Amino acid sequence: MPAKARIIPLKPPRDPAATKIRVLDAAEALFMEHGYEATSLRAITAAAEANLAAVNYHFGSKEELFQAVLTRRLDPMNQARVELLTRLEAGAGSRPLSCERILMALLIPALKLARDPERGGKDFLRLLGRAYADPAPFIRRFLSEQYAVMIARFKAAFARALPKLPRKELSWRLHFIMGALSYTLAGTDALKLIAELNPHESTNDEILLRRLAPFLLAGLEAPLPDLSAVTRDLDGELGRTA
Amino acid sequence: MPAKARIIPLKPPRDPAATKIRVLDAAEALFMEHGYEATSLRAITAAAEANLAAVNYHFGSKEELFQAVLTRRLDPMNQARVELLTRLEAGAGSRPLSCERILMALLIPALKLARDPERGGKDFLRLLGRAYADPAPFIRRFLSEQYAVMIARFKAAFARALPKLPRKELSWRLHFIMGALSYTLAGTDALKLIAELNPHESTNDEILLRRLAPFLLAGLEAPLPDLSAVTRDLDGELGRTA
DNA sequence: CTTGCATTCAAACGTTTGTTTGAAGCCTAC
DNA sequence: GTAGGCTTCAAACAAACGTTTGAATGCAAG
Repeated sequence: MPAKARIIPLKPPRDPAATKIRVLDAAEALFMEHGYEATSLRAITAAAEANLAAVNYHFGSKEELFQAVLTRRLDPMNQARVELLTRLEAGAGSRPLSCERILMALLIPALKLARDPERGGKDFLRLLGRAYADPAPFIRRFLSEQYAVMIARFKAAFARALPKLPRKELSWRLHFIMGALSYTLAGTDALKLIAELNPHESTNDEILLRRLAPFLLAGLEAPLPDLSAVTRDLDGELGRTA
Repeated sequence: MPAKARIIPLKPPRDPAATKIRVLDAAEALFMEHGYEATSLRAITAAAEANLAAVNYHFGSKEELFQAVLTRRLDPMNQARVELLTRLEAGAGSRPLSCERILMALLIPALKLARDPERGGKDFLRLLGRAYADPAPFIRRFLSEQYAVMIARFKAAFARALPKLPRKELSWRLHFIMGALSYTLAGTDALKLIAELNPHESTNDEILLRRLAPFLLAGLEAPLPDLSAVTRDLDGELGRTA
């Protein structure tokens, strides 16, 4: 191949995929505000100052656009979680990592994403929390694929930190943790639904996670449920109720 | 007014609001399966074997139908929660109620609803969990109104049981609890998302709540977050990350 | 200049949406 | 029987939906 005098193009690549990014940004904002079904491609392309056909041209379909919106932030976040966990484990040497630190590896990347001044950030986590509850098959399939390796990785880490906790119990508690986390992050006005919190720090996700972490940590390390005893008590109340 | 010989109608009232109930049932099932936006009135009326116009005739609009679907189960459940709490408090006399019992008053009516063999039941709780994450203004407005008194009532009860816990912290923890609860109940295939749980008991909501209760209880009684200490540790990891 | 490729655009595609309409049906009460 | 109020029905409404099309446009290489 002759060494062609490859002159550096004076013109910068103009706007490679500029409209593609504009569409992604607009879609992210609108999906988060109204949800997937309630957001039309016309609204998205209008907000992005792009042509209606741009979505189908660049992404193929509305579903693929939604997946692209999620992947853009979700993939790096989950990757950061695994990387942080790996780093912490390496730092701990042969000693098992504490639950608290494992939990931090799970929460900190989410916090960093929420803090990201770049467009999206906090709003994206709301979108994510909402996607968690979406019954659309393609969304569920996509999310379970995105989360599979990350969850498995953390489950193994927690299992080492909590050797006495049965695996099944751990699976449930991890499920509860993801639930409280995604629900909390998804909270639109849900916060006001529960209580009037001081408005000044309501947008401060760092404080939120610092409150959430001890809550989850305590739940994770809770004593095993004494099923029979709890059941008897519970049924007693149920009997009086029924 | 002359005492008219009011003969007991031989014919039973035929079908008073029969189609109305059929529409409610069909709407509940379809809303739960596909979500609010993705469910069309045509699909609902077809499943209910009713005319398309029946929805607008009986309920006024699709939004009002959705609220009717939620109210039918939600209202009795929240009422049962408050009544059970009141009964437990009365039984405890002057002594403050334990956190565990207050928590049970919150969970048991949800469990009973999930157990209800009547159409709906478990499926409805999934619909409810999903509605929690829906950004539609009329849904959020409706839910916050439905929950306001119940939440306030339980917050006061928890405040008595946990006098040392600052009110703001309690508000957050109640929020986390409602999050884990609604997310867990909303779990469609979300369970499979986290872990492969044994398929036999996966539909047993009673076991689910017996696992959830200790988790939430521990979180509720968790030590106060040592904000400064946690922060320093957290920022240390963040520093290494960034 | 011309060719070729990637992108943008306006317009239209065929469905599907929630809602409305006015007539038909049914049962009760007079 | 006949009037009158609910309820049901088929049909149509305008609007909005996601997607497709084919021509125009801009830019780089031959």
